[in-house]
Amino acid sequence: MTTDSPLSSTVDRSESLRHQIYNDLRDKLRHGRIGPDDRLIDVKIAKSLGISRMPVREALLQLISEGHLVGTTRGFAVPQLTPQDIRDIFEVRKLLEPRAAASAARDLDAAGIAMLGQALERAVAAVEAGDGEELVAANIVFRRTWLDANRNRRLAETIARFADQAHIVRQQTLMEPHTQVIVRDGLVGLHDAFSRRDGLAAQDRMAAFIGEAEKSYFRGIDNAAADPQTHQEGSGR
Amino acid sequence: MTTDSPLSSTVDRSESLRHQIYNDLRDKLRHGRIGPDDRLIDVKIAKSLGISRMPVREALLQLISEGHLVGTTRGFAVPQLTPQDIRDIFEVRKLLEPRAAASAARDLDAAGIAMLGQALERAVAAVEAGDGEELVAANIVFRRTWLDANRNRRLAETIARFADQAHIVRQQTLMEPHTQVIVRDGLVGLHDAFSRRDGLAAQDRMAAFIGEAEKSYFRGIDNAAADPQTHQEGSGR
DNA sequence: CCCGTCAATTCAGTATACAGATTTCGCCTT
DNA sequence: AAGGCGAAATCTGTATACTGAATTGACGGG
Repeated sequence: MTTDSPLSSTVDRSESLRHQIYNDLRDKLRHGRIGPDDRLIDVKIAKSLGISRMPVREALLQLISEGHLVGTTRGFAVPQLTPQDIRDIFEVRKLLEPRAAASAARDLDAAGIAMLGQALERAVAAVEAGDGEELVAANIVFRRTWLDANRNRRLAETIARFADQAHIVRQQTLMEPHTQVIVRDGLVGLHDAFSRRDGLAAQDRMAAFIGEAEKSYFRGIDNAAADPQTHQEGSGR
Repeated sequence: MTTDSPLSSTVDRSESLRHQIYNDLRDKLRHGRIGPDDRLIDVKIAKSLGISRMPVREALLQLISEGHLVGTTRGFAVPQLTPQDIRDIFEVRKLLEPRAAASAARDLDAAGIAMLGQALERAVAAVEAGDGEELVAANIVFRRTWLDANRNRRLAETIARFADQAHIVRQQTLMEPHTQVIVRDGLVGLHDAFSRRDGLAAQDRMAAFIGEAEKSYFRGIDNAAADPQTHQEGSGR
């Protein structure tokens, strides 16, 4: 109120402050604009928005309870996931997403399929241009679209939660051309299955897609371990 | 501090107040000691514990974000789940729990299996006595035990979340002798699979168990609809 | 130059206070 | 007595203040 917020473009659409801040932070996390080295301090965020600590604190606590942040004695931060954490997350995703994809294939309407097509085009162009950030953005739109087609909101939200967590650590790998091609091909296959309303194909391809994502992540890890100096690349905002 | 808490036996084990209250409420919800007609008012709970609103409020907000409560304009309450909600919850459970059961069968240690045996005995005795509350309690211990054997904490916690939500609405059905027998037989089968460390059997039986639970719930619903006067039975404390 | 100690700082957790919205309940009208 | 109007009560959301614990950094001894 006193200053225009540096945290977001415009935070002001008649919802509780807590929700606005939650959504804002959630979005920043999704797009990798907050890295593991950043420290989120409720007082600072509040001051930068010209509001009090409490709504910010409550939003941060919710993000913690959802696994998107961890609370330290010195500020809130993005968790440093271990390889085991990643494996655990992928295990859950492998159980949920194929099924949800099959549901989506059945329930997607024309508008949804059109949006999938647009997201796919963006992704293809991004890979062409080697633009990792754009690929991430297109990926997010694509996923959100087929998830939104699911009538089972609990299932969709649970998937979104875990997918976002995995996504954060994959940002790095999505910069590599090899991985980008794999992602593109996966999206092409999924889009094909969705647009044909082929639930079985969607299920199988989603399972394969997730498997590939996991594999490419751990390949990236190994490379980084064998070749440590390539492992820099800003984690911060 | 000023008064001994009516909320719990002893809330005082060197953790943040927010966690203590969260755990306390979570437990009450699990055991059905808070029904859909109760209104949870942060100010009142805080006063009864001799503390301030904020820790209580934060615990309630977390329970909302996990789906265990809903916020109204007049206090927090247990959600009234529709049949579709229940189907959605069971859909997720059917995807996750068989796999987790297989993991547990592999990883359970002797102590865990012993605890499963005890819980099973309690359940059998409860069914014998027609003691619904005791069956609920034994059920909770049984589930918690095999879930705790899972190394994938995210998977275990997600399951616990959904299972608890389903459990709340099933409290009613667990009073019926017919359902009690089904539950008992299911637990016997699961215990057998776990104690033999037979992952495949655990997986299959868990799938069957959940299917039975869903079926018996909807059978109960139909009966209640056809026969409304039997549908009373305290929901609140 | 390194290590330990102690003070200043920083931040989460908790407490208390205030504001706005909604509901409840009593009173008045008809 | 039924219905509507309005004041009081109630409860969430937000703001501000306080406290204690943990970290940082400076100072002094080895």
